[in-house]
Amino acid sequence: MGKVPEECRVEDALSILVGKWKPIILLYLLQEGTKRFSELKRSMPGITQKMLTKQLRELEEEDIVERVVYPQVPPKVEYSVTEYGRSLEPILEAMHEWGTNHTQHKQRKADQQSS
Amino acid sequence: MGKVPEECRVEDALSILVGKWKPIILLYLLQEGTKRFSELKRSMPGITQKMLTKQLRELEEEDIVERVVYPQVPPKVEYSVTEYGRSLEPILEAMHEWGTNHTQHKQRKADQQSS
DNA sequence: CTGGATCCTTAAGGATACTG
DNA sequence: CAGTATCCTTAAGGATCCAG
Repeated sequence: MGKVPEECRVEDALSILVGKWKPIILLYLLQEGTKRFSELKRSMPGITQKMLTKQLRELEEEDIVERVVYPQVPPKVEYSVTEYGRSLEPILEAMHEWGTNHTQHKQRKADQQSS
Repeated sequence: MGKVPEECRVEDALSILVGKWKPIILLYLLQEGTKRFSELKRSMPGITQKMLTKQLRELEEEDIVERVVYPQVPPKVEYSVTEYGRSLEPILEAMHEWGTNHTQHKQRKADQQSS
């Protein structure tokens, strides 16, 4: 009869992961460590500079990734996951695992339909 | 140097949780068990019938919630989390916990700025 | 090399009215 | 009671061009 829990903080975590490229960026940086902007871009076929910049800025805003600018010409900027940001890793892994299983689950379901 | 992992399934999990009301609906149903449409609606101030229907349909589509229609007048429809859907619970809880902590993290950060 | 500025398209979300 | 149908607004994402 009661209302939904007011203290639901799931969306706080969700909002940080949501963004077409954020999980990919995070997993990549977690795996590879520190990367330059151009390396990130090259590693993600399909992403535009604008989007990469935007997603990185948002992650930086939340203290998940760190941005280090080397004042030189041409510019050099490196990105890495912060110590704090690493606390997201278990969640990302859990979601990856769940997602993998879910793909199979849907496949099985689809197979049943056609039999 | 390599590309980003092609086998990233994080978004599969993400896409199921994304939706303004989905986490709330899921947590509520996980907590309360089976609920009628009207009970869900009443428990979520701010949601419209259209949105509630839509979010529930999408969750049903992914086999996360079950919809049972009682053929009577007036209509009665009950929703509950499927056995399979419960596999999302650990992830939701982890996100809730992380989100709670993140709120504090941001608060601390904001306090530092103003000092 | 990094990334800002502009313009455009699409999809999510919401307000409201209607129905078996 | 439990929806559908319609119309509208906004934000995310993307293409493209410019700049220190």
